[in-house]
Amino acid sequence: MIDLKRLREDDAYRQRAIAKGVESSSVDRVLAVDAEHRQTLAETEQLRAESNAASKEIGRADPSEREAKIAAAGELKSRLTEVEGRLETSSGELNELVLTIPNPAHDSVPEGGEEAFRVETVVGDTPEAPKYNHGELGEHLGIVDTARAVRMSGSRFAYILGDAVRLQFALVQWTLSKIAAHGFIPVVTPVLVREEMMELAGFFPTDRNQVYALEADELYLIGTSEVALAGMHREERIDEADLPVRYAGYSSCFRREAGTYGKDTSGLFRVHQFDKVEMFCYSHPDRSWDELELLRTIQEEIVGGLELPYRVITVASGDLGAPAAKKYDLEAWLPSEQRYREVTSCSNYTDFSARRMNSRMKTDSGNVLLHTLNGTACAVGRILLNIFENHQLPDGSVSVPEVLRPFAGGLEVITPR
RNA sequence: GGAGAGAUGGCAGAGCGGACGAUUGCGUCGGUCUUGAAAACCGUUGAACCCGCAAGGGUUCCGGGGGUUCGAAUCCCCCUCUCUCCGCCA
Repeated sequence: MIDLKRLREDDAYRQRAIAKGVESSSVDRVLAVDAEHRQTLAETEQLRAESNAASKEIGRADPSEREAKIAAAGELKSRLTEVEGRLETSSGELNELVLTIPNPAHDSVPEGGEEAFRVETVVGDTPEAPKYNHGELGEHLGIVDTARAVRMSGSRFAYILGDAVRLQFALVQWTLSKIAAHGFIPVVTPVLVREEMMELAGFFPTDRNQVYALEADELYLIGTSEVALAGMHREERIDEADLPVRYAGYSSCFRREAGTYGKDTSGLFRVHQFDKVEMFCYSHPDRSWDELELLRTIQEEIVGGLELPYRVITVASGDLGAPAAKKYDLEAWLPSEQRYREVTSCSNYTDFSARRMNSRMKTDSGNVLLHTLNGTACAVGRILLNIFENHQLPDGSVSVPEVLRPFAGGLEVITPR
C-alpha cells in the first residue's frame, strides 16, 4: 500500500509512481478523494468531540436537567450520523483507489516494459542443446513421470521419483545450509491460509485466478511461502536491535497457471505444484537496499555453486509488479531452448507491504514501518530441470553437481533405472 | 464432531451502562540512597490517524465486525481464536 501522505506531499515520489505505468489522472483522482476524505474526517471528529462532551455532561447533570440535555444530545447525534455516512463513503472509495497506486520504482531501475531490462552479469558458457530436453530426460531416466500423474491429477502434475527425489532433498539441504550462514531461520509454513492473509499479502484481488481455493473451508493454497512469511509479524513491533530478521520458508507451492495453455507443457518447468525454499527479510528501512544486494549475492552463490550458466537482470519499471521497488531476476541458460529462463528473483518491497501488515520497528523516536524483501533461494523443480540439461552427459545420464554429492548420499551420476 | 468456559495495556489481573484509555501488581525506564549492586522509596511507562512550523489540540482503539443507547470494556447478534472434558486421529 502506497504512502498517501508522501504521495500528496512529494512530487518526485508521485512522478515515479506514474512512471511505473499508472495513469496520472488516477493519481489525481486519489489525491482529490483523499482531500475530500480528510475534510470530512475533520468535520466528523469535531462533531464527535461535541457529542462526547454532551454525553459526559448528562452523566454529571442533575436528574431534573437530564431530559433536556438528552434531547439536545439527540440532535447532535443525528447530525453526526449524517456526517459519518459521508465519511464511510469517502474512506471506502479512498481505500479502493489507494490499492491501484503501485510502489514507485527505485532510481536505479530502467524505465520501460518487459524488454527494457538491464543485464547486470553473465556467468558461464552457454552449451549446445543436449541429447534430451529436460522433459524427455526425466522420462528416459525414469525419474519424472508425467503421463501417470496426468492420468491421476490432470495436466501440469508430475511424479518425481528415485534419484530425482534424492537430488531434491540434497538441494533443499544444501540450500538451507548455505543460507543458514547468513542468519536465515528455516521455517516450514502453513500452505493453507485465510482469504484475509491473501489480501494483506497483496495476492488478492489481483492474482485471485492463480490461486486454488478450498471452498468448503474458505481456505486458499499458497503459491509461495512468501504469503505465510509476510504475515508472520503482522501488527507487531520488532526491536531495532533485532533487525534484520531473516526467514527461509520451505513449502509446497500451488499455482493454477490459468491462461498459460500450451506454454511450457513439457516436464517440470511450469507445474501446478512444486517445492521451494524462499527467503524473506524484515529489514531496517535504511538498510533494505544492501539487503537486496545480499539476496542477489546468495542467489548467485546458489545457482553458480550448482555450476549452472546464468545471467542477472534488473527488471524494468513497467514489468515490476505493484509492490516491488526493484527486482532482480536470475535466469539460467536452458540449453534445449537456447535461451535464458527465470529460476529465481528477488525484490525489495520497501514499506509497501509492511504498511498494510502494520509491521514496524521499535525505536526511541517512535515506531516506523519496516522494509520487507523476498527472494527465491531454490525453486526445486526449475533447478532440477536445469541440472538435467546443463549436467547431461553425452550418453543421456546426468552428473550430480559436486556440492550436492555429500547431501545425496554420495550419488555421482544418475543413470536410467 | 459433541458439551462447557473465556479473550482487557509487555505480562498477570480488576472493572460488567455514565469523570474508564481503563484500579492494582509485576516488569520497563529515570531518580534518591550506595564505592558499586541489591533492597527500599519516589516518579515514569500503549498505539494509529487528523489539524499544526511548533507548542499543542482532537478522534479512534478493551480479540474482529455489526447493533441498542444521549452515552458501551460493560447489554444484544455474527465471526475468529484459546482453554477444559468427551470422541476420533499421524
